Amino acid sequence: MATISDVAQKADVSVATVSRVLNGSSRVSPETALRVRRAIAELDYRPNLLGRNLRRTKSERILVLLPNIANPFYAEIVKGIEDVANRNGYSIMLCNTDSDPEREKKHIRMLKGYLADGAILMASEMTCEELTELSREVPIVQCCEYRAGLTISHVSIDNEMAAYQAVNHLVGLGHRRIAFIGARNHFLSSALRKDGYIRALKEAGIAFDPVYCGYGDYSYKSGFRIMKQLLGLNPRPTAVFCVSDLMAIGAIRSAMEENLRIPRDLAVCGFDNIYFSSMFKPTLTTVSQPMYDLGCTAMEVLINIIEGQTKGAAHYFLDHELIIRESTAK
Amino acid sequence: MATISDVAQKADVSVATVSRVLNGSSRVSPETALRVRRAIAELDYRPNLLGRNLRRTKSERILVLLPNIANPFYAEIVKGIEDVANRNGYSIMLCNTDSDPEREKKHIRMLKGYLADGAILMASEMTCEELTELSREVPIVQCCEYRAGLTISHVSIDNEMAAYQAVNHLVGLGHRRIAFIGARNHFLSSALRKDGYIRALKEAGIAFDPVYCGYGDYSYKSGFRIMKQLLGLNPRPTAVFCVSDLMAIGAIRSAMEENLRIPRDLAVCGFDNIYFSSMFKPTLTTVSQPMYDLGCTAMEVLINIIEGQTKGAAHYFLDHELIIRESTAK
DNA sequence: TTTTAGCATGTAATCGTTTACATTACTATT
DNA sequence: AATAGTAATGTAAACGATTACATGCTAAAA
Repeated sequence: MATISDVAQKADVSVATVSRVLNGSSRVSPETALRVRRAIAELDYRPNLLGRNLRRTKSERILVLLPNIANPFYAEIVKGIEDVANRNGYSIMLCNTDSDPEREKKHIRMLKGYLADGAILMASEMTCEELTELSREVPIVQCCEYRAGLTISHVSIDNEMAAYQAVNHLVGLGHRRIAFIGARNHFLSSALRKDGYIRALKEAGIAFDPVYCGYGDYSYKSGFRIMKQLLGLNPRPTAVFCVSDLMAIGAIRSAMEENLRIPRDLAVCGFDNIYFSSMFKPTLTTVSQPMYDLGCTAMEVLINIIEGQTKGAAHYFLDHELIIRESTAK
Repeated sequence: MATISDVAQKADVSVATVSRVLNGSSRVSPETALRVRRAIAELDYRPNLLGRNLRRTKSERILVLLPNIANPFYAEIVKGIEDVANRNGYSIMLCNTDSDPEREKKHIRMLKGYLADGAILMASEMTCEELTELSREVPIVQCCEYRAGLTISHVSIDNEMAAYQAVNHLVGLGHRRIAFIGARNHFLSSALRKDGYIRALKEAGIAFDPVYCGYGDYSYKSGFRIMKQLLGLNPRPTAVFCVSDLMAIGAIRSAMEENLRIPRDLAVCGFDNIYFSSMFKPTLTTVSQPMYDLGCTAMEVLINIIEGQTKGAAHYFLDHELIIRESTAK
């Protein structure tokens, strides 16, 4: 394929002039510019981005790390990230980590290899130390899941408050035996959502009972399985708060199999407001995270860091919203 | 950050020797190698991939273009692509096109800019001419959606046969008024699936009636809307074949709103077998595409092209499977 | 002892750009 | 007419790696 010097030769100018035409960095006479442009068109020349980026030590690319693109929750965030990135001249590289630290490290190596100018991490498996070290070398932003107390910017919702409001809604419907289906992992959001659950119970004068708590991995299957167990309790819960929509849907299917009516026999509340939660029958009450905005904000914050606007770490908490639908109707 | 010459200096050798240690390309004495490795560790040196790739004119990266990562159908394919890529030392760059030709072109520019060694295109919006020209410059493979008659490798299922079998299944259940919800686009699969629908009708001695056909965009909403119209017909269809699971789910919700029972009053068959189709109530009869394998195969084919094993175009048709569930139960 | 072979290593060109600096040819000012 | 200023363009040095070729050394072969 043609290089810049092929173009220069054809247009009978130096490579510098071609480069100037390419970048509009400095004045070139209209006639020369025309000649160069014609040569570019004739040769179908495209700048080699490796060469350009090497020279500029800038890749104009952002690495986006997420556990699983098949999760519609992340897909929506990615759209926000991508829109802001594109608007600012960046492209994004999406990488699945499958929650595998090795796989994640492999991708981080690209980042350190200057293939990206920065990264947005979602549900990273790295330790606090690894993260801190990485952030010293490369601009990074944590999105949704984050490690607290680090000097690394993050964007998320107020998970404790969101859970509190969701459970409070169940309390308001008159429920007293409210189960909790959480996530067994090291993420802060898991702990915070449980905190919110407990606070809502406490305020309503309901004793917290660990027997009514189960822990899964956000998946439909785990929600299904855990709900089965919870329904075996005596007395069984009359409501359940799940920390993901998929688990909530699993819980509903589980209850339906036991011939329970939703919401009459069991009220169910999810978390995330993924697209499917409104297609499902009964439609799902859930905490809506502003996924698109989370993505946009994360990207904006990252660009600020990359372009040197921001010094310290910034922490953003975006507004969530409790969406009440059929699964907890009166 | 440290460069190769920092390492060379620290280890008191030339950059060539450091490079040799890095690549194991040529023999280096054990003592020197050790010294170099120590220097690398001390400086936490990582090769600059831009420099390396520029020199090697190889990026070890694959561009994967898809319309929308939020579509779980593509997500599963991507996993296959990624697994094979990683196994062969490639990384993938996922890019959303949003079915926007401009956006797609922007990403293609990266490809031409040597930022990727090849690409897998899913549901590309490019014209046959553009595709053909691109394929002359860069290794590409079409996955799932493809343009027929081009000398560009592709991997997909036999869409005509799959649709034929699905509709045949409905015929076998005794249905005579079978509606069709297709897709209004230029993709070959749309035409082929309709062909299969028509062939099954014809074989069963049922006249094809365009009134029973609607066309959407694969989305839940379009399925919902079109089904509403079809149910307004008199006599209304007793079964419907949809070319996507999302449209099928939309159709079911639409029918439910009219107080129809699935499958007693209306049998529904989808296409794709996305994860949600088994969570949905009633569970969905659908054509299962081997998504993971489609991805794996596409990537294998692409690697063969990149590494110069393959000359001409190869066309792969993978096996599909009709999965019968509640939505068409007897 | 001299020649030869082979190993370890260094030197320098190269990949395709960008860009600081140098050069040239005008025009405007004195 | 001499000088300064400016616009257009060219020259060459980067960016950070890889690698063909050159070199120096040691040990085996003649």
